[in-house]
Amino acid sequence: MVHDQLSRVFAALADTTRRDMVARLAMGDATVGELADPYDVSVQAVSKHIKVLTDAGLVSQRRDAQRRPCHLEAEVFDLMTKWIELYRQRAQERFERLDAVLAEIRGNGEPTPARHPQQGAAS
Amino acid sequence: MVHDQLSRVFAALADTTRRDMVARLAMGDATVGELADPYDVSVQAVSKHIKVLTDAGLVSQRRDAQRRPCHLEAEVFDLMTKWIELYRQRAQERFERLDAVLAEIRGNGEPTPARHPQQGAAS
DNA sequence: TTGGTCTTCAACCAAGTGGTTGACAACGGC
DNA sequence: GCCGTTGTCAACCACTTGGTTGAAGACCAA
Repeated sequence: MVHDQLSRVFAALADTTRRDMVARLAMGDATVGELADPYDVSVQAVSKHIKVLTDAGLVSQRRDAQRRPCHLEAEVFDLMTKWIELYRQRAQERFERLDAVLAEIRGNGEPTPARHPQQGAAS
Repeated sequence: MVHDQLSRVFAALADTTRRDMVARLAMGDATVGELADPYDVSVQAVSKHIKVLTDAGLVSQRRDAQRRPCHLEAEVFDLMTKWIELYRQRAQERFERLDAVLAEIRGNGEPTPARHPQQGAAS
């Protein structure tokens, strides 16, 4: 039920196994078997993951005899990056405006309200 | 079953309604009701969407009497951007190396061979 | 042709997701 | 206190998803 490509791309990357595969493919093309090797799941499951990635436009496959080497398509990343940057920037601008307002308030002797940051982890 | 934050963030944005809400919040904080207004779904459904966004760390909520104004947290976007840039860059580099290889091959008048290297190739 | 390898397709299953409705908690206004 | 407003929680439903196994397609080698 995921109609647009942006949704498909985000959904495809919302899975650690698939992000792992993208990381692997960023180092060079690989066959389905090579991609399946590190994981404890069936080749069929990996084949399904690859289908999700190709449907999202993140991966393409060519033919090489029985093999179907996978290739990472870098362009689609731009789609995400553009979307993210659009709203990150706007939020950042608002954040900075807020900072300016707060500085002004501080200048008038008002206290500064608390802020709540986030922690992060990479995959 | 989405354990790490990066997965939660990608999953949260893999939905057009939630991306819409992020777009709305990028322009300024909004209450649950205000966020629900443009959509043809129940407030409860919107409340669930907001829960997904907050669990991903994309949104925070404060209290204001009965209202729970939502605020977009821009920092989490960096988590995504970093991940994306890491692999986009690698893929792009490989792409450019491949271009160089192809140019060289063209220079020698050789036909382009099929390649399915194991990782670390393209040297 | 026969057999082995690589990959996908089909059917199935448990768990997760996005939606619904109904109940209820929390708060301000009267 | 009582009512209206705002939002969440709980239970439920249809559909999707990530996994499985078994069968089959596509190809090479002998």
